[in-house]
Amino acid sequence: MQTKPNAMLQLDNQLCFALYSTSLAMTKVYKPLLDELGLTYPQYLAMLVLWERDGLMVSELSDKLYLDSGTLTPLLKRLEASSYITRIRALDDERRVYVTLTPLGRKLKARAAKIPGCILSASQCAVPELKALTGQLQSLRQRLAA
Amino acid sequence: MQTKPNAMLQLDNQLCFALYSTSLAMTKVYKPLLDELGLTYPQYLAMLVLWERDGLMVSELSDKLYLDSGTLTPLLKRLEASSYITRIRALDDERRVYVTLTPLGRKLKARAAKIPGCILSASQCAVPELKALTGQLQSLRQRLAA
DNA sequence: TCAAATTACATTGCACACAATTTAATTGCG
DNA sequence: CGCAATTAAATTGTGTGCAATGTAATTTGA
Repeated sequence: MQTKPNAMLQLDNQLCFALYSTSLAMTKVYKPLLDELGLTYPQYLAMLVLWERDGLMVSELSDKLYLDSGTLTPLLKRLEASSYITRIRALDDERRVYVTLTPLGRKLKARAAKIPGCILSASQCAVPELKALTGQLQSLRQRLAA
Repeated sequence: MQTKPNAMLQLDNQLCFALYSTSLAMTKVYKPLLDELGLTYPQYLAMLVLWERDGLMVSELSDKLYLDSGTLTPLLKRLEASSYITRIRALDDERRVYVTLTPLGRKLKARAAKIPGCILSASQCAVPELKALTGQLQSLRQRLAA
């Protein structure tokens, strides 16, 4: 039996809105924690990538974060202005810009280490439930991008 | 056994990033469908609310969408410029602005009716799975906001 | 070899998000 | 009653997101 057309246009039935509003709610939980580090939420995501693997090209960051250069270029310039990263154009191929953590940027990782625990606590989720949800979302993202 | 601190800072382990990137991916799927209607994604969410219940105050829209007046005021002005809504200040309490659909705005609902089906198809999800995920996200949103 | 295609970023313009502040109207309380 | 507190929107400033376009460097193919 098919859900009625009108019911499908109801806000609360829409996965899209649940995603959208929950993502914004998540950002708000991060805000005070990230303020202490002088990072915005997308800047924090970029730092997560760089803490895992330093010295990436902008395009590699773009692939990992699913953000384009129009978003990343100014974001990375701000991280550079905060002295967390450097942006260096490659000598052998001057189209490429490599993003590298500064010592200050590397040090920040230790201060960020407590954040996942704070978020876990705020989410009031059991770890397995949280992991399951993460997996479902990753799977959905993949299907939506296809 | 606790997950290692370093693993918790890995991008792919983070629910926050799964939420963030999946929400953006969802927006991209909506984009071509909404372009036909002359709506952006947040504007579409506002229209969903109004199609359910017309004549709401800005603050009521704010409560339903979890967006503040700084976001809604310009968004609603654009919907007004598109002739989908009118914004009328209440006579009995001039602080209030009531948002009402125009005939054109009401007509738009019929054209939007096909969208949920398109999204369902793009998500390649079974309806029960999708409903479950929606419920989990709503529950998480509630806990994060608490 | 060298012009066309491709690649990698950067720029521009528009539309959110939201904190902080402002403005205006209404309510509440001593 | 009168003034402080509250409420409802609007405004301002910063930082994304992304489409479209621009620019410069590199690669490719006839």
